[in-house]
Amino acid sequence: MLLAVDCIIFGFDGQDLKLLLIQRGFQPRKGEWSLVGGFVQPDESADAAAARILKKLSGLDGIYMEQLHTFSHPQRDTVERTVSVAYTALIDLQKFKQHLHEDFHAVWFPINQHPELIFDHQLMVNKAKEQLRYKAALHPLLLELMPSKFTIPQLQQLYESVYNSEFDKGNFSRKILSTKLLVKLADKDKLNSKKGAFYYRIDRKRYDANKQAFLNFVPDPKI
Amino acid sequence: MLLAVDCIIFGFDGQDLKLLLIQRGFQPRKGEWSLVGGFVQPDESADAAAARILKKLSGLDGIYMEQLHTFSHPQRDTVERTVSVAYTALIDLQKFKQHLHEDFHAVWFPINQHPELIFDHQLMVNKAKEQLRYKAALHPLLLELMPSKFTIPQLQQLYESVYNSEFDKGNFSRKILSTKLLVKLADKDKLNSKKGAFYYRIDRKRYDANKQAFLNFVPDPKI
DNA sequence: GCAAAAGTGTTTCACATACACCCATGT
DNA sequence: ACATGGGTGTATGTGAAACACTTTTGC
Repeated sequence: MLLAVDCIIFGFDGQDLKLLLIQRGFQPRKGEWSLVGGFVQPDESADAAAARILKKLSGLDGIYMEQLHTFSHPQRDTVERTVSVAYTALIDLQKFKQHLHEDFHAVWFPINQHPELIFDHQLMVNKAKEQLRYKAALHPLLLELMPSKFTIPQLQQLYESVYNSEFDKGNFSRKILSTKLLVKLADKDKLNSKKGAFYYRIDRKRYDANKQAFLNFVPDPKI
Repeated sequence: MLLAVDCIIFGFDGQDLKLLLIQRGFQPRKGEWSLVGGFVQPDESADAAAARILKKLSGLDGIYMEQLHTFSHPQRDTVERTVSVAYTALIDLQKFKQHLHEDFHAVWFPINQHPELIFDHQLMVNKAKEQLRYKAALHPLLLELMPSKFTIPQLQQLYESVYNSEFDKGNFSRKILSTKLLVKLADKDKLNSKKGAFYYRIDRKRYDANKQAFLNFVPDPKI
């Protein structure tokens, strides 16, 4: 039996939530699209394999990554029985873009508009999206997707694209700021409005201390 | 490489939260304590293997079970490399007790007072407890542990033993009842008090429809 | 009658929502 | 000046928490 990892890698470019896919350069199913993945080596854990693969792809360390679920249907891989441990990764797309390892033929797709995937990878993506929505409603997780400097309206756009709905800007801003997880910077982003919106950065210390605390980020849908 | 499943089985006897462990009847480490587990067969998924093992042990179908996490450290099993997919199961201890399959040498231990476990099973238990606390704060999950007839104070005892703290009985009762997940029965339990507490049962229809809704079961600790 | 646990009532407070309004600035 | 998006102020309502109180029953 083979053990593999597959990574559902989410990125945000300031507009839309994206998903990183690779076009397989090898058989079987060469040319088709799949998640970034690879086999777990005899001397490493699945966690280590996922970290290794992400590092090779991006050149970056310290990317947010979390085990999602293990997929083990006996016929999930058509060639040989392979169990796959799926991981979700969240990364700031700007940083990533510059370093994408070319060997992978990796492409960012809008989250709701990507090619068909091989094996059970679509199941994995669905589960990852579901879990992202779940977690982001309770934890300040989506900050992991933001660049080092960002505005509150940009962050709101990310939330709105994750939840496919619109939030009140005033309430959103207050809620985010009430966590005290952000530090206001002196300068403004003037690209998206005339008035300009202040930049913020994550207060890493507070963020690391509070990220697993329950915080209510998403408004209740009034039915 | 071998693929195994291990089950963290929680039970509630009306007083304390318990954990089911087995004394190994085979080498290696015969006589030591471990979680209930087994190997995944070539023609089954990990989910199916966990369900099969639990069924064999208990004789029961339809027990609540959920994949917890996959443990894959290369040296986690001292004999041969074995990756284990861990599952959490919640079951009504009264039902279970009667049917425990004797081959397993299974014993219920109080959750905070059990023997040392082999391999990384203690890690699994810790993670399962953590996840149980997390989920039960948001979902009516702990109802899975209750017998077919139970009182609100009994349920409160379960919550209190999961969270190691005491809740206000009035607020607890209102909160649970506000979910509309319980149906009041005509008779009372008079063993635990003179006045007696009404029995309730789960409204299965509503429960199945609402179990993944966000509900706030656990009072915020005021620091 | 009294003790003990079940269950109800009530006050208080925090906070989410909705939405009106003001602010800063590029054109 | 005015349109545009950023940001603040504020009224309203809901619901959690705290805790006093009533109810029921066995002894």
